[in-house]
Amino acid sequence: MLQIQVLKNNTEQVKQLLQVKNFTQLHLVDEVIALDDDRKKTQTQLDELLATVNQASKEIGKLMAAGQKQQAEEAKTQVANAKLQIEPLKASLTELEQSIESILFQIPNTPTPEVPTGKTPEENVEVRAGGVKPTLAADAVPHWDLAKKYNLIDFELGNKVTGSGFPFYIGKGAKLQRSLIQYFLDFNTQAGYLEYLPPFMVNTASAFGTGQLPDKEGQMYHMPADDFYMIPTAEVPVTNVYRDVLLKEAELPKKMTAYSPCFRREAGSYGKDVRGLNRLHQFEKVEIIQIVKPSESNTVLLEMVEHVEKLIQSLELPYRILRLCGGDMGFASAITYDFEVYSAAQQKWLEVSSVSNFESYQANRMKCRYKDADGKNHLVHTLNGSSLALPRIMATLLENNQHTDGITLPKVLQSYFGAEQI
RNA sequence: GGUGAGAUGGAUGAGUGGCUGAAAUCAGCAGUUUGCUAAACUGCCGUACGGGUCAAACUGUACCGAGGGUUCGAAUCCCUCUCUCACCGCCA
Repeated sequence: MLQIQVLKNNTEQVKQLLQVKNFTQLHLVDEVIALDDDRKKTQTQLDELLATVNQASKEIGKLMAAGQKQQAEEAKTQVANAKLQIEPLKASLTELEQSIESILFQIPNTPTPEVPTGKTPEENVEVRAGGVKPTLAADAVPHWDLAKKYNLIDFELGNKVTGSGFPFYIGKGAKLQRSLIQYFLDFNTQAGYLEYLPPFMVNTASAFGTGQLPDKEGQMYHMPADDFYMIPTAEVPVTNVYRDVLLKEAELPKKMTAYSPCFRREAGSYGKDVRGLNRLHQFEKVEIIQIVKPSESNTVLLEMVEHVEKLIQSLELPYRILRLCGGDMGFASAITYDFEVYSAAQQKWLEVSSVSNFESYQANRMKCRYKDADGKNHLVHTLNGSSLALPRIMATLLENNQHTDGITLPKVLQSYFGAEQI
């Protein structure tokens, strides 16, 4: 969530920026500022009363010790009177704090100045593109047909055992998946990211920390017996490693990478976009995450974009990088770059990575701070990105590299896969 | 699943009703000493929200796993919950 101080000090600027994100409930900003002023007044009053009670309690102790029982009793009635005022003040303070928090939860992160205005994905801005779109033979087929032809993935079997969107990868399909994970993790750790293999379920505190709750509750699988959520991305467990942590400046930046399956209910999405590997309820992904000083997050974002770009280039896939417009960005993000690869048989761009700077929005929720050289505490900035999401990479690799007699793998994968082609 | 023990500041760990926001030790920071390093010595060293200030100093309140309760007063007593550890059972 945004810091109330920022809302207060830059009210008009914040409102303007929020409009870039198509956030229209600007009255919430004024409301929360007014509530916070109330909160301060209430707290000052309450603190003063509590101070008199504390003072009186000490007096009573002394009076009792001195044997002056009657005066002690008088002081006690004074305390009792003060307490009558304290109770309602406490109640309204709690109420104010809750209202403030619930409003702050409803206000999305402000976009950075580079973020283009716009409402739909069509208004995203292409930053650059690379690679060459292959020319396929006339009989080229989409990946779901290739998956069947070479016995790589069985969608129907997944339907039977679990439900749609939970495919089985089999034989060379499973091995290719495993090779990709291994390659991605190696690529990331070589760039200085520390590998984590996180829990695949998280508790509610963690889901709040990274912002999945309360706004995206319906997107996650929930295990009511234990009140756990299946993770929709490794970002959730890995970023929460530093929830409620006060770091030393010298410890930053923290660079982490993690493989995990991702579980998404994808409620309300049907139709043509969900065919094959394009949209699944369970898929695999390797994520990169950084926790950095605020002054460095802009540079680090670009560094992460370049990192992902190199990874895609090494797979020899045609790609483009988009800077998302305000309307297409996530709630907690300040700026997001999407990576898409061109799936030649489907003749479609497929999103395979999304790299975002959350600035202090997640950090404020998670209370992740660092102590600077002067001993002052500041919120960190958090960033994350996919490096990479597996299914659409696999779909594109299969489609773009198909020949009549097989599917050639890019060089970097051959040693991992143990063969040059499928 | 059963039984028992526990949860205190960055860490270890004292503290059973007022003198405790919290001993001591370690770690950390600053300085003195020192040919360098090490050692020794001195000082500082929790967080949040307020007041105050240009900024400090200073100052109020809250916080000893979480939430309630008893009391003039709670880290300390009572209740509930969560988590951790140990042993047993089960098990990849």
